[in-house]
Amino acid sequence: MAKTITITRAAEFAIGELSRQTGVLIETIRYYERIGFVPIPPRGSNGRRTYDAGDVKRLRFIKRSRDMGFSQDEVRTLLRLADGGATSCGEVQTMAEVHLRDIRAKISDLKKLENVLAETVSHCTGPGAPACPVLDVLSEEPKFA
Amino acid sequence: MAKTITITRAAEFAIGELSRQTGVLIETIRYYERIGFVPIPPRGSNGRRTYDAGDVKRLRFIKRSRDMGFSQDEVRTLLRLADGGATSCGEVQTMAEVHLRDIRAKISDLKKLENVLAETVSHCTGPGAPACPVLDVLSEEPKFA
DNA sequence: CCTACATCCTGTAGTAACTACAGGAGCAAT
DNA sequence: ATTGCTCCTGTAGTTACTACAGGATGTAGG
Repeated sequence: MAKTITITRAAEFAIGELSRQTGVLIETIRYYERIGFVPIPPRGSNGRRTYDAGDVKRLRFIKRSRDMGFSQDEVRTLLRLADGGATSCGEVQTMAEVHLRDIRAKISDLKKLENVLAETVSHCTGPGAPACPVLDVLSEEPKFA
Repeated sequence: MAKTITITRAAEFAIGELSRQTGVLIETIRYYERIGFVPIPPRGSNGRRTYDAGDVKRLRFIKRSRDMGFSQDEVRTLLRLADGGATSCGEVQTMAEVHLRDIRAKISDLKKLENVLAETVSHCTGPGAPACPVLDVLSEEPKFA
């Protein structure tokens, strides 16, 4: 007759450890679970979530994608494509290229902003000056798109 | 004896016109009113909001500030400083300089991102390739902060 | 064995800065 | 009188988390 034994697989750990290993906050991990970003993990006898090395991998992938500036929706797509194997490399390439264009557009916008603001501030003559170039610019017609 | 007459001052108009003259959406104008960004306007006999040239000025100032990337809180401060006259030019200058630093930091971050992503995509060999450099990078250890 | 203290749980609300309805009323022109 | 535009209020949705509150459990020291 078989005894009921508790098998504790070596590589299982709690959410705090997953957080430490991935750099993703505990609250964020639970949030990712709610929105279906990461699978619902099994619970230990104490009711706590248990994770393993696979979860670390997946969460790291997500974190890196987010750090790269991909949106949640894009990450969802990336995960699907990654799960589906390398057959969809073209799709990934397209996504990355679109994202790259977006990043370059944002850089260009910010540079325009930087120019306007730097130009404006350069006219500042210090505290107590009679006029304020910054406020003047804000009160004028727009000089940039 | 004085008759009750309806004085229609030349320069009063409805929210739609204010929206057109400033490029700020109607819903956003009403939102700005709720959060105290713009003053609560008087209502016409039909219960509709009425605005004048002063409102156009103020809203344009707000819009330009937002376009410049200032946060709502910063805009609130700018409005206060603008209302207070030029005596606070130093304060405005400081704000603008801090903001400029933030913008430059953001540009720098995005450029790093651009480099990593461009480098990665450059290894893509087209659709149907056996491996996917983008997914590989996402699955690896992080290469950038 | 008892007591701290750390870690975990659920559930809800807050953040920035809007945007998007739903559902209804008024006004202008045909 | 009937379109159709503009306006009204009020609420909920968006993105991507972050921050509690209030409670249960696990761990280590004495």
